[in-house]
Amino acid sequence: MNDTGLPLPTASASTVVTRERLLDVAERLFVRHGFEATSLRKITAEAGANLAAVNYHFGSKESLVQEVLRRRLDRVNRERLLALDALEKAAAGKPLKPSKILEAFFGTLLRIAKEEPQSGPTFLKLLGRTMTEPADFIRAFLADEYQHVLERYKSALFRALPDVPRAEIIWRFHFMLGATAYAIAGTDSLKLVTRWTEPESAEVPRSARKTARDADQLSERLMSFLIGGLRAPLPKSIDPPERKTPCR
Amino acid sequence: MNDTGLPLPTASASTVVTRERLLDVAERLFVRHGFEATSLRKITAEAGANLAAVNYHFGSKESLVQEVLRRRLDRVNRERLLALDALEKAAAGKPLKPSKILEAFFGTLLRIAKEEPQSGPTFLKLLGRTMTEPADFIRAFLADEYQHVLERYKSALFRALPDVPRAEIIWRFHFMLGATAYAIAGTDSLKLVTRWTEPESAEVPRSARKTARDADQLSERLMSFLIGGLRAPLPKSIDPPERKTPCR
DNA sequence: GTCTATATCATGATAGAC
DNA sequence: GTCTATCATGATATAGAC
Repeated sequence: MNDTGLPLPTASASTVVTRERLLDVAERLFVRHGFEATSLRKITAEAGANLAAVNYHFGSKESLVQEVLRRRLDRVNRERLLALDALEKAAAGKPLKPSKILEAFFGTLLRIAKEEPQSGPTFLKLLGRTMTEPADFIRAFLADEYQHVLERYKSALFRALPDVPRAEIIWRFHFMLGATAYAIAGTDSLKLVTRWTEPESAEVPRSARKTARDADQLSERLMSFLIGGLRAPLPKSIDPPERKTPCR
Repeated sequence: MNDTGLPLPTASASTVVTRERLLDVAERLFVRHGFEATSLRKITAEAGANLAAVNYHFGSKESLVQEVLRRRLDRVNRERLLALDALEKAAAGKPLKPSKILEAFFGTLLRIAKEEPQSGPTFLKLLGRTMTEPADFIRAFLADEYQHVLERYKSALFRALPDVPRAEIIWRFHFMLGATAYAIAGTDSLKLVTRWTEPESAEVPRSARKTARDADQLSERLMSFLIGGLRAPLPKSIDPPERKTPCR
């Protein structure tokens, strides 16, 4: 209750709109051209805002980048933790199936991306781009904010695969992150893939709801690949004492 | 033989040295901070050369980037083609083993990187960084120069896995490229990995020859993972008519 | 809260002396 | 081939009007 009777909500609503528009535009440009190559001029121009708007709303370009990331990643990682909680509760102390763990980690991501056909693909590309970004402040941000999620999943995998050397699990988790990030990242990578595809396979450009199907297929394809990689026979020369060859 | 008796070789040798030094320094900085974030000023300063040197020797920053890439990638892709030639010649018309194809593609890369303990790791990181770089001129450069190598390997995989849908093979090749690029790219990613590793696993920083062992282990670990992923069971919903489940 | 105008600086590139 | 000096441009950030 304010004593002026002025429509405060209207003013702040307009503010929110501008702020959100900046985030949306910035995200899209970051995905397309990278963080470094995207200037505040391009962002504010395309958002129909003033050049000073970013600094007013976020304080700096770095803060804008972090906000763009946080807006997406907070939810994903929150749900990742919830999914793991649910798995462990259901297992009641018994070790989890590795495929369930991967599903909770990577499946959660892909499911969230699929929910919004608009921003989903953009978000996936943003994440892929971010994971391969060299800028120090981005790497530090990711480590500070989301390290603990990786730690919990790492521990879960250790318990799920007790006779696989821990170093091996860590490496394979790393490989899986890479396959996911890269598969997801590239605008042009996808062009590359479709260019490879023979006409017989008829991979014509995306229609409205074809996108959702694409996401489904990507998810299934990726999960199959990841599980295959995680459970592959260990290399011969590694850790001879105990070896687990779950497959073949 | 020149009629002045002046030491021509010395002058041109000095040129070569400067040129090469610029390439070396640029490569290192590109790996560390990315292409965009690395200015000509930093490069020339660190190389002990004049600011104008890059433009004199290469014409532009873009050309410098391309030269840095070409210097490394030409050899890798030449040897990749030779390795595939040798495989196909030895097979005499019969389809190749998928693992042999992966070995020729990814193994060649890792072997070359291992040969030079000095520049090898840098080169690997450069490649990983490059594959995830958004800049258009870099993507175009890679496509123009090395697309045909991917095409040949793609075809080889098609023949090696005749009852796996081609689209599936292409996706999995893509996943494999991603796992490799990412595994290889990160300075800080590696810091992440070692931070994860428990003290028991005793992954202390690199000594002189520990690097070579690390490269060996990375190679074996990566190849195991890739083969596991390539040969994983196909996702249920994909292409029901013919399915190949090489493993399990 | 938003915009105009501007400050301050770093970038890639070039011209011309040596 | 290398240097100095300089250019035009575009970057982030800020001060102050409205």
